[in-house]
Amino acid sequence: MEPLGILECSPPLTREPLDAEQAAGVARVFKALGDPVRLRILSIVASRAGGEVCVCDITGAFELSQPTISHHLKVLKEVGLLTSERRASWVYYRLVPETLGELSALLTLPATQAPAAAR
Amino acid sequence: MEPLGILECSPPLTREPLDAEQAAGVARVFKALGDPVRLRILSIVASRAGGEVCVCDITGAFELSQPTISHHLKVLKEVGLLTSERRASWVYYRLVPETLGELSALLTLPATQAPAAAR
DNA sequence: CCAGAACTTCGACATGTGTCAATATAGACA
DNA sequence: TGTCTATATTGACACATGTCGAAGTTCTGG
Repeated sequence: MEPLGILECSPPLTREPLDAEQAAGVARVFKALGDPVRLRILSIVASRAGGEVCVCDITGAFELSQPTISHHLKVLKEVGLLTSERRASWVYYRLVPETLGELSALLTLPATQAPAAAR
Repeated sequence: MEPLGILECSPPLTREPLDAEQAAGVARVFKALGDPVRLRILSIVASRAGGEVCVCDITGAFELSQPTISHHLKVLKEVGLLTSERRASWVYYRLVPETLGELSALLTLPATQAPAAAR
């Protein structure tokens, strides 16, 4: 339930093997990213200039039912990738940049192992 | 089937929304990372000094059947995170650092959005 | 207080996934 | 050739997951 915690103290994958508990925590987040719809939702929110997106904006971008979008938003929120806030009739979602940054760090390669930068 | 290709040309999530095709390709890789056992296998291979790990070494690190480990290795290989090579009786797995690096770049935050570096 | 709009939750269903035992394949070594 | 070891593949099964329609919540505006 706690969104962070395990991510924060997991070293890069290339540094040392994850123990079972670390792996379970990190896997929850990656599993949330392992769905095309959720990835697109996340990129819509993450790339939004103002940082906030109303649910109705997201629903309009997919040919999926509104409950389905709501379900995916819940998953992204539960793993700490998004937060939500209700204002008036609308609910606005925001990226949690810390979580994304920690994931990125987790996958970072040591300088010696890094290949020519990918384009 | 082709391991890379879609990853290479997907901009960071924070830059612009992914289209359906990009999202599908990227989601395949994250889905592979969305299992605790596979994450641990990947970290074992990625953190190995010599870069190579024999299947028997991996099998020994889990209380799972050998076919199950073989299955997970196949999944990691299919999405381009690992490669394998047979030498004599043994099969050795290696990390594909390009794939990991591209995933990391995909999750990278723009400088303005980056919070205080996580510990 | 009521009607409607914006979301969320619930229940159900088809499909996907992790696991194992059994079997197959490939190489080493008699 | 035949046997043993190391891995991979197959088939089966329980469980998780994505999706939808229906119903519930919460807020706004009469």
